[in-house]
Amino acid sequence: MAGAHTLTETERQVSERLSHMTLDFTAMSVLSNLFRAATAVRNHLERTVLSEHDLSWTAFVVLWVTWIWEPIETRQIADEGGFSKATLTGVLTTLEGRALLTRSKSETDGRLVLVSLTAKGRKMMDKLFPEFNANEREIAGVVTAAKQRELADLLRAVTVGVEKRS
Amino acid sequence: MAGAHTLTETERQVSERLSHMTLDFTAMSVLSNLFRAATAVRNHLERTVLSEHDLSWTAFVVLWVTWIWEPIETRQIADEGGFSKATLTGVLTTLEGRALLTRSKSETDGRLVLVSLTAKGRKMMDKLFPEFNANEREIAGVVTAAKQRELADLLRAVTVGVEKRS
DNA sequence: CCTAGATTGTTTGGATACGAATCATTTTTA
DNA sequence: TAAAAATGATTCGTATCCAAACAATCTAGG
Repeated sequence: MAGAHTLTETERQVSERLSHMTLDFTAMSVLSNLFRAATAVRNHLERTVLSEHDLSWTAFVVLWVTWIWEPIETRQIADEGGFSKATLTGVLTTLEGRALLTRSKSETDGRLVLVSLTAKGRKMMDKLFPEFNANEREIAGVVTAAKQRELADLLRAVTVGVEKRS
Repeated sequence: MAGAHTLTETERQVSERLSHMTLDFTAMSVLSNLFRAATAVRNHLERTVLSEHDLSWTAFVVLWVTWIWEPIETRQIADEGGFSKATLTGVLTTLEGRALLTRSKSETDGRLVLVSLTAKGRKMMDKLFPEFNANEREIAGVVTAAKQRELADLLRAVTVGVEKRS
């Protein structure tokens, strides 16, 4: 959500329409801003760094996770990336078609598929990721380093709490 | 990203693979945790509150924005929701087919389409949103109210910074 | 052994998502 | 005032995305 109305305006309008309900506006503000920030940052990175390399967000995440952990099992990629196995299958096929990574069967367990980058894929990430991280630095740089650490800690606490609940 | 590896493990692995690069790990940690949190929270809410009402995340956002601001112009819904007008057209058609909202032409400007909830849609939101907010309260409740306000403020700062850059 | 259950990746079907092109309407311009 | 520019929603083509069903493989209990 990245609308024209400020959060204050929205809260006033919400409380006006919902004066008879008991709501936690602070919690609402946390989640609302969480999604706004994630959407805005993702859109920005897709339009700038990633589009130069013809990569969707999901494709980039797949390449990144594979780059760090290769050879890696597909279930782990899906888990790390936060999307379904079905989604991953399609993305892997696309990226394999572009010769950025390869699939191979595990020798110890015939059900597993292992993913590795090709030389071309590794070369792309060697160039892409420093650019990506430079953007991350600019985006996070609107707050001090100390605040950045605190922000990361708070977000991690939220994530841990939610995943415990699932 | 909501993987099995802790952030520390990932950072160690990344720095091992990228020891020759100069990277901002703090900024990386901020964005990584931002997406992990947003994905985890969204998936959780989709699987619990929203699935009971057969609503996708986007469909819920459309209904929520309409609920608060109706009658509302479609371009404003797309803007508040953070998705494209093309996406919105499809979702509106789906929701109109389920008789949860209606489209009507503006009388003052024939190009505009105004969206309002039906009685059925309003009834659904009257029941759904308190449930949704109760979940928001539980999710954000892992940190103190003061920390929640700080978290919201930091996220808003990031959003403002990114949108200024676009 | 061997068979029922669990696990894993893929396929399928339907909804979502976006950029580009298009159509209708309004506003601006000369 | 009529042509041109601008605005807004939709359509089109293509790529994602997910839940559920499926096939292949592994594991555990008899």
